[in-house]
Amino acid sequence: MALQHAARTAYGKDRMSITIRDVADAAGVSTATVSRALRGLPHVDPETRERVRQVAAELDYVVSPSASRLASGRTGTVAVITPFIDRWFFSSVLSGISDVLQERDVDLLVFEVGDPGTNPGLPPERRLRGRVDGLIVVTLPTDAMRVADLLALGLPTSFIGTTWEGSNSVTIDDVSAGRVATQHLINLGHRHIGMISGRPRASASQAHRAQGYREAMAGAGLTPEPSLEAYGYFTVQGGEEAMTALLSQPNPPTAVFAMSDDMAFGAIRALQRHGIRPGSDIAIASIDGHELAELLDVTTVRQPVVEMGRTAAEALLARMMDEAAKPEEMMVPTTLIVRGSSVPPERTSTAGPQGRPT
Amino acid sequence: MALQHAARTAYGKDRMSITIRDVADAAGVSTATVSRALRGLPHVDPETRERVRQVAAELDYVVSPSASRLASGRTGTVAVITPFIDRWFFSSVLSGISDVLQERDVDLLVFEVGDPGTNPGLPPERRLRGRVDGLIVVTLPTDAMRVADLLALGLPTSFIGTTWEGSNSVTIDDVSAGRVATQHLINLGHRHIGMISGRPRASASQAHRAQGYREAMAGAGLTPEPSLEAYGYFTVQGGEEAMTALLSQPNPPTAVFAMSDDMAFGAIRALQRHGIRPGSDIAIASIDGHELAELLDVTTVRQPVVEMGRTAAEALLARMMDEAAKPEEMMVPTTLIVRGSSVPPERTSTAGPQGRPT
DNA sequence: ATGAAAGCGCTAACAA
DNA sequence: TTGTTAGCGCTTTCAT
Repeated sequence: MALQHAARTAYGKDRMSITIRDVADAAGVSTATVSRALRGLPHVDPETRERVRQVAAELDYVVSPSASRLASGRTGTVAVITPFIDRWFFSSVLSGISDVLQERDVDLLVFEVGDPGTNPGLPPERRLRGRVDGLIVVTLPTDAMRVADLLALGLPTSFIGTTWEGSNSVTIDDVSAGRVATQHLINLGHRHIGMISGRPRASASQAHRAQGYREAMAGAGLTPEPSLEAYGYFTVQGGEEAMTALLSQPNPPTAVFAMSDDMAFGAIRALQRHGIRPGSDIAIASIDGHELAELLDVTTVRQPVVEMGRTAAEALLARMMDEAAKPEEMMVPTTLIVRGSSVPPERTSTAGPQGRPT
Repeated sequence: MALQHAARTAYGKDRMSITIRDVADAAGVSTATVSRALRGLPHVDPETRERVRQVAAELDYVVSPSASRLASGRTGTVAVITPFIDRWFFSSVLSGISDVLQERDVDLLVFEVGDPGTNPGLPPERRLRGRVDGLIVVTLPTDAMRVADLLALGLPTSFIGTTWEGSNSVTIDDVSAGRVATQHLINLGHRHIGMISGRPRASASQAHRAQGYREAMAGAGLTPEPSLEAYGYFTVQGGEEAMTALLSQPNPPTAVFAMSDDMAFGAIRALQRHGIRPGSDIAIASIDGHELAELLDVTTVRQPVVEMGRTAAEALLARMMDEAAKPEEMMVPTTLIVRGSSVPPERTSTAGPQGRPT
């Protein structure tokens, strides 16, 4: 029954594929009608539409994306700009995004741009022109210039982890997250509380978490000591080094707030290496909700990461469909999850066991 | 100096962008010459080429991908088909792939297809036609049918984690990995060794790891006991449940080979919950080289995952450039990394401490 | 070495 | 409701 018009050889670029012409001919209509019918546009006789669909299915026709894109000016694809793809936070966000994009049949293009410091191949901005209809930017720390370039593309954009005036964004309340984690340590009875933060020139999100820490401290009448703050660069190793530094202080903290789970993991390793028991000797609380935080028994303020990806993607699609849609700044809730890494102080407060290796 | 031909308004689809025509006019040549010059094709006067380049740069011209694709039939993009994005192995592989693709200015399209069991939206095969010039398939466990569909697209393809006759592939020697991990436990003096494998209907890779386990056992004159094998589904939780099951055996193992680090992590948690010390009470060795394996002190056979992604991408690109390039089956080396989770048996062998919670 | 011209396969007015 | 007709912006013979 199927009248195969074009030959389909197995390999090579010269494989002739079925075009809208073939479908039009086989269905006895014009290509315009096929186009309308298949895309579900109005003003098509239901019968005609059905017939076209049948024929298209029989011929196993698939629209040529390049042709469709060229003619329509739409690409049906969204780019995600992310510093990393192989770290928990980012891969989780990506997964959430991928989820909703795939549901809606939108292509997902990934651009991994590395740490804000690093300079990757081309600035993505030139690589994006004409390729995508929308952008999702994942926590590009205060690299304002580059962000401005991206926005100059004039595409609908969603931010994750940062807010941006006039664009969609999905964030957690970082101030609150920092405050909650710190307050939890305070409530446990700790008064000598250190902090492992990210990097010197911080992102807004990092600054907010620090602010939350200070607010909680101030609220308890405590003064954060600069000597009890260290940078962990959001990595396990960085966290370990930061904790090691804190332990070498004359008067080490009895508790530490780490801005990310990875850094908390590193901190815990440092403790173990010093023969200090996490929790009972020195308490740790962090932010993230990393899958392995449960395993490592780390108290953390969980952020719904996959969900954040989903939400950002949905908001973006809404904006892409309807240019008039107002950009939203969405703040999603976090949850404190208390585990074994945070318990009341045991020792005679301040001076924990020091340098007792293994 | 720059003679801006087309207006560039900030937003909207009606933004007129600079086309090859503009560049041609400004440079006083034909569009064909511009095309050749910019793409580095031969038969262009060096002077002309330089002038065209200048003009293009001044005008900030960027080729329209859709137009170029339609005219040339090439898309300059590669799709990665992966069951997951947000798990260590997969996100690491993706990162490696992204790396080399970005270097070569090739777009990366990601398709997350979920567990082999699950059925995602559209079969990717129809969604891929005309969109990409090459495919990277990441460990799609024996879902042979679907793979056949993909290959029917007639595109150069690289496999990661699986071999496929006639295609590029990057794998580790799974038999060897399983054997090495098991042999290590044997060398430690263990004789009662269990195994946590993936799932019932296994992938080739899983089968090979199991084979390695059996080979090592046989080589030591040991008989693998079916009651000491459990499925962990490659997840932390699955690993925990599997270990729990093993512990409830009348005669639990003194050592366990887990096919993935995640499952080993779960197994360790199970041990902890039972008040059993990993390493000294029951030894664990696994395969992967997960970043956190160091933290958790897990002995593992490391596979160079990011590198595997890079290699697969490079092989694919080579094949895309030169159709004649022979498909290669690349096997990359693994490394046993011994850590605290595997030490010689302590107790009077077989019966470890049981059910002593916390 | 360069240019002219014919598409690539589709979409989007505009007619009918 | 459907068809006709221009393109979309490039690449690629084929001439020159």
